[in-house]
Amino acid sequence: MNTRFAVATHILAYLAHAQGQPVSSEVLAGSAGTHPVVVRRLVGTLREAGLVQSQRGAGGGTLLARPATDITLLDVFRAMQDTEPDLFQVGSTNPNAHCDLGRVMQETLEGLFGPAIEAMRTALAAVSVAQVAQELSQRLAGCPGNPG
Amino acid sequence: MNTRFAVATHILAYLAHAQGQPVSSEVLAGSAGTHPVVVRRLVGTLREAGLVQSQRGAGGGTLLARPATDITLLDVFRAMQDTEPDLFQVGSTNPNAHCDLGRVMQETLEGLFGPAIEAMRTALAAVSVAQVAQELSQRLAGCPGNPG
DNA sequence: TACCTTTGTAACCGCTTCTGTTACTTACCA
DNA sequence: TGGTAAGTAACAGAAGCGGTTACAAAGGTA
Repeated sequence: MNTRFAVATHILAYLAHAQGQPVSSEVLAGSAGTHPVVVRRLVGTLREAGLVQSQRGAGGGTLLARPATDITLLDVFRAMQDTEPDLFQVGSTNPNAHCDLGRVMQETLEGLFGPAIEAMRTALAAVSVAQVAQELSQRLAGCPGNPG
Repeated sequence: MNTRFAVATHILAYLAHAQGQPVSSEVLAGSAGTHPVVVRRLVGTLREAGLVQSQRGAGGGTLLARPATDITLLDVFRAMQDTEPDLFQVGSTNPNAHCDLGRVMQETLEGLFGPAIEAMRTALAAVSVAQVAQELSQRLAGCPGNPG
């Protein structure tokens, strides 16, 4: 999930910089160092999550669906893990779920691992795409040819 | 990594319950619902991390390398992600690393994502294998046939 | 010593996931 | 009508993981 999350954030930060102007998948792919179709796939996921909008046809492209200050890294994180599975899925063979060691272990781990996930979510929710874009601008200050 | 982490914790909790008695990979595999070789592979990783010891030959098996109270879920987590890569590795094409958007994005994400990872680590470090084993025992109380 | 047990590992297969790519359809604008 | 660009299907290749078999190495026991 590393690359997908990184590229998705890359795209959103780029869009935040575009100030509402549609950006084509080709431009985004060139910036992120990948293929336009890969970008369109990721954009499709982000669109389903309500983070971006797309416009077809000439002059079309993708733009943020809401202000960059209202999109957090947690939104991106959630969008990237599509179905959000059970986090700990261990095969169960015992028909008596209450006494199946595998299932009890799963429940126990979920209970103990839950706070860790929650802590990470809280930290991710504290960072907005606007902050990412701003930090990028600062780091890229003085570098010609880059979007900023 | 879900299953590997879950099975590894399963193994450690079982060993904590064994009170220093070596447990064979066959027994562990039966409990975790997997294959003995898979267990031995995971145990190998845990051994490299210094969490368990192994004894060959008749009556051999695996046992904890230190008290269960001194092994945290963070230890298990770290052991399971072998090489601990750069977390955000995005291909860089620009020879000027300082001005390469991909690399700057990577650095920025690492800086912004770092606190989230750190928060999760802190939460994981707060849970010991002994706690997992104890909670398992409580949940399995009254269920015959299980190790407890 | 001979035998059995158990770990340690290599090797292979099958499955899943992801990336990269091509090709085609659909939609929008001039 | 034609060009542009998203949407999407389809395929190949790479990578990771679980399951399995097979075999070598080590350590007890008769």
